[in-house]
Amino acid sequence: MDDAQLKLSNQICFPIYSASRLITKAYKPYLDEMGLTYPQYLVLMVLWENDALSVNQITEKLLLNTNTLSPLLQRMEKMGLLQRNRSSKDERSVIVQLTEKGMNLKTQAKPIPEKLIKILLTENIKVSDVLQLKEMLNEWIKILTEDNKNLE
Amino acid sequence: MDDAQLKLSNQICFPIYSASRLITKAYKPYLDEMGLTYPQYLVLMVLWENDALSVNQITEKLLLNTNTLSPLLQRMEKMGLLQRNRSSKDERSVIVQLTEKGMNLKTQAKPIPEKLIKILLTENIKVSDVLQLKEMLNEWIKILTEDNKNLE
DNA sequence: TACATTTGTATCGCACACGACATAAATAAA
DNA sequence: TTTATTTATGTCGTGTGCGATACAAATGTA
Repeated sequence: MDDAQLKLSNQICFPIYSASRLITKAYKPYLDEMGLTYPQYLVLMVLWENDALSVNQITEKLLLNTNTLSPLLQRMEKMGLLQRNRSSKDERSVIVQLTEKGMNLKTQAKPIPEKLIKILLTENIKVSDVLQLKEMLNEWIKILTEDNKNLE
Repeated sequence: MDDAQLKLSNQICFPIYSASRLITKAYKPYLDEMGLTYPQYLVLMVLWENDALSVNQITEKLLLNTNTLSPLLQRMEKMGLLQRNRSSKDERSVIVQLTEKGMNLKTQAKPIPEKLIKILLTENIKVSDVLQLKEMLNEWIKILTEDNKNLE
């Protein structure tokens, strides 16, 4: 493997890291209007799609651990966006459900994805490029989450 | 009109966010051996390439703000990896330089990029794909950092 | 049934990120 | 030469991320 290839990981990992932070920042003005952070917005998205989910089910969808999600959900409950209740079937499990307030934010959030896409699509970057990028990232996500499982 | 755009699976930003976290996690076992975090590793990389840089020059290279970098550099100074000194030419400026210890880590860090690239190159993902992805991300980074400047 | 293991969630400590703000040095303007 | 503005860095508060660990409920096993 030559020198150029060796530097490849630096050339790709750093841009992913930076782009991720900058994209989150690009969401901010729109999310600020709703008083949300990006991870909170992600939680709302999975709950808009699913009436009720256990904490564990949310960790699987967002690829976040409970030690990140638990405090996050607690903050969102305090904000009145959702409710957390122990499952009666399995007392270990906590079921998360949106409140009226959490559900209503969906309408307000609707135009956000389009605004972001408008920022990210340019003369040089077409929809097809974005779809290809998404496939690559999903392949990596698959590899890297399976890697983690192997360590356990 | 349906809510297709609000579905997690249709988003491009979420895979970038997840991939970024998972890639940082993939670095962890290698960086742990050196007692480094990923952002600390990034700081070292720019200092291995440049003998002495002001805090401001590092923020420009890593796209991080001083309120992130200052504490990070303080921790690294405490670890004995670098030194921070006020510039005599401009007393506002702080010049950052690696110590012997910081410079020596370069040898130990050398095999890391290869290990990462071996994880990220698969049957479905070739070097050419990665290079194309890099171009896209850099285009986005350019757009999003210029966006920020416009807000100021 | 008694005990060990697994599972689901949460707490703790540390290290980012970043907006808002503070401060001192340098520079520009009046 | 004052005064205003800009520049470089830093502090503070809040919200993630995550490894290590705790703990109770559920499940498996002898």
